[in-house]
Amino acid sequence: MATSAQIIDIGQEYIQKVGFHAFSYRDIAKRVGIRTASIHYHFPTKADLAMAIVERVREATSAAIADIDASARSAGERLRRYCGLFLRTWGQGDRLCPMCMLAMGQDAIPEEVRSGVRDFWQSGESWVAQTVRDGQASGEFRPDLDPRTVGRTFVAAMEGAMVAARAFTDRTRIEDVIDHLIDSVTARRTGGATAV
Amino acid sequence: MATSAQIIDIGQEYIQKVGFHAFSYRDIAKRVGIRTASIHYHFPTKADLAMAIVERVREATSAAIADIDASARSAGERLRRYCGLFLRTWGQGDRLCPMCMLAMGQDAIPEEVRSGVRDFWQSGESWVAQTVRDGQASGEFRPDLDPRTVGRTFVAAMEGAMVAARAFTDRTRIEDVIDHLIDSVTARRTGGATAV
DNA sequence: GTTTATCTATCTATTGGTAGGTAGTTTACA
DNA sequence: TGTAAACTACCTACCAATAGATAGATAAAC
Repeated sequence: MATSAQIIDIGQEYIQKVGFHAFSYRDIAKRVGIRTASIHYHFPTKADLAMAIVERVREATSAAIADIDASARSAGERLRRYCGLFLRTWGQGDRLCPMCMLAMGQDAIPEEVRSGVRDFWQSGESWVAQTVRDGQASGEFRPDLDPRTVGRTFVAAMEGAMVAARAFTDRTRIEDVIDHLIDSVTARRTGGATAV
Repeated sequence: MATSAQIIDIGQEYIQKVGFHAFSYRDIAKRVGIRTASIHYHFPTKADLAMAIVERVREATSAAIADIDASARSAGERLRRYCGLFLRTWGQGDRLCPMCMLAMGQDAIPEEVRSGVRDFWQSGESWVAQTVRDGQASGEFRPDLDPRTVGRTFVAAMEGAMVAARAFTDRTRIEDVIDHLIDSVTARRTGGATAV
C-alpha cells in the first residue's frame, strides 16, 4: 500500500482510539516503519494529516449513505442502516467515530478540521431529517414529529452511544440506543385508529 | 480559595474544554499563579488530579440528583431536570461533560479514572431507568418501554448532544435532544383510548 | 520544631517541525 | 537513444519548546 495511505489509516485509528492529542508522528512512524520526517513529507503538519483524514471519512460516509439511499426500501430501513454505520465503525476494533473525537477539542483542534467535522455532523442531521419526512409521508413514522429535532437527536444519540460503548467496552450500549431511537419515530396504532 | 481547589477547578475546566491530553501542569500553574512543582505537591501525578476531579464531579452529580428526587413532583419533571443538568454544564462557559471527555481515551486515560467514569455513567443510566419505571407506574410514560434501554439512550443522547453543542457552539442542539427524548417516553392517547 | 506550602533548579523524554542530503524514477529533448 | 534536469520518497541530524516529574532549599504557620 502507498505510504501516505498507511499514514492516514494509522492516524485515523489513533484519532478514533485515543484522540488527536494523544498520539504523535513518532507513534505512526514506528508502526509504518519509517521516520517522522517522512511523515512530514506527506503531511507537513499534524493539522494537514487530520484534514486528510476528515476528508476521507466524509467521502466514505457520503458513499455509504448514497448506497443506503439507492437500495433501502423504506424510511425505517434507511434509518436502521444509518445507525448500522456506527455499529460497523465500532466493530472495526472498538473504534469511536473520528469526527466525534475531533469535535470535542475546541481551539485545541485546528479550525479547518473542526469546520469539516461540522459539515459531516450537519449532513447527517439533515439526511435523517429528510428520511423522517419521507417516513411521515408514507405513514411509517409519527406525523407529529419535528424532523429537524429528530435528525439532531439521532446523530447526538449515536455519537454518545459510541462513547458509552467505549467506556464499558460494550456493543449493546449502541444497540439499545438504536432500538429506542427507531421506536421513538415509529407510528403506533392504538385504539384501532391510525394516527394519520 | 484554597490552592488545591483552584487547581481542581481549572483542571476540570481544561478537561471539559480540550480534554485530558491537551493541557499541561504549566497551563494550570500560569492561571493559578504558582509553579508546576507546587501542583505536583498537591497532585503528584496528572492521574491523581484527574481522579480528584472525577470524585468531585461524582459528588456534585449525586447531590444534584438527590435534590431532584427530593423536590420533583412527577417522573416527567425528574427527567426534565436531569437533562437540565447537562444544559447547566453547557451554560458554564460552553463546557462539555468532564466524564464524557475522560471516557473517550481508552488506555490513554488511567484505568482508575475510567473506572470512576463508568460508575458515573452507569448510575445515570440506572437512575433514569428507575424514573421511567416510576413514570410507567403513574401512567405518565408509555408502558411498553424497556427502562434499561431508555436509561442508556438518555445518557448517551445527552452526552452526544453536548458534543454537538460544542461542534456548533449552539445550545439548541441540547434543547432539541431533550425535547425529543421526553417526547419519546411520554404516554400518548390516540383514537380516544389510553394505551394502558 | 515540625508541618505545610511554596520556591528554584534541574532532569529525562518527547513534541511538532526543519535542514539538507541521497538513492531511484520519470520526463524533456537534442 | 542518450543524457541532463526534475521529481519522489525517503533518510540522518538537528532544533526549540514542552511534557511530566523530582530534589532540595526556604519561609511561614501551628
